Amino acid sequence: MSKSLPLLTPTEAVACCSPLMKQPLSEDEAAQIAPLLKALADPVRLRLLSLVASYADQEACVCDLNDAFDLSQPTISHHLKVLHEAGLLDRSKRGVWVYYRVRADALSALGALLGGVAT
Amino acid sequence: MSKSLPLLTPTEAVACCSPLMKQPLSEDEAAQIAPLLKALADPVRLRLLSLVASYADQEACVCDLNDAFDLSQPTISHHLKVLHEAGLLDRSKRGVWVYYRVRADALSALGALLGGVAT
DNA sequence: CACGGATATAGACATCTGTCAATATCGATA
DNA sequence: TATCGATATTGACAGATGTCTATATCCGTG
Repeated sequence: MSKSLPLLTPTEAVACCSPLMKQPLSEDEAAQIAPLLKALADPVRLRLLSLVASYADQEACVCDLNDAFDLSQPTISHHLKVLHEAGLLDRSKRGVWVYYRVRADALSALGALLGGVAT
Repeated sequence: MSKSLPLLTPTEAVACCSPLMKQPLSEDEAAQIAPLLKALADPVRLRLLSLVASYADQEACVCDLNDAFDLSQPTISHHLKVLHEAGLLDRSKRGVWVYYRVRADALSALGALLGGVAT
């Protein structure tokens, strides 16, 4: 951890930047956005995210996700944590089970930033 | 390097996937897309890309890019190479100078994939 | 309250990544 | 062709990352 930036949700972090094609990002803007992309930039996490998104209400139980991969349970837990901490997945515990839900707003804000499409 | 996947441009790699929110990515699809995001997931490369995009014709000379960062010339060269090899920047040499141009199609395809917006 | 199952954390390890200094390459021109 | 300036490559190194095993935590149920 170096100098910390103001705490923003991914949506806020992205929304305050103009689309990539319009105007150079400042150092701070880039520092806000890179971690979001870093969280996405792993094949397992990409599949996790899209798998969660495919469930009803874009919400899935960890118990279902573990079985979909040929990886240990702690590894899946780790990847879910990365996505959660990046603000791309919401977490809610119901009884013994934990559910993760896609932050569609964050994803679409990111998508708009890359694509240059207006939000 | 592990098992190699068929060679696709970023635009092709992304276009053959449905938007993230619609349907889980296959292992191969995720393996195609993750490297694109990995190339983007660095603050310096994000700034480089957006800086190039801000030039006329979305094309910039390396000589201009070097001065915009407090990093060594080889480091900038390295980041440009990463973006180029990911298919996000085109490279062309004119005399002594090298120009990089943004692959807007690749970026907008990626953006559409994340945002779930139809291309 | 003790147990069992669901999930998370800790620690270890190999690999990948970003950076730099040093050096190579390439092309224009004197 | 000798040189110089622009860009790339190489090699080194510290720190980040993905994975595992082992273990901890949390909660419902008997």
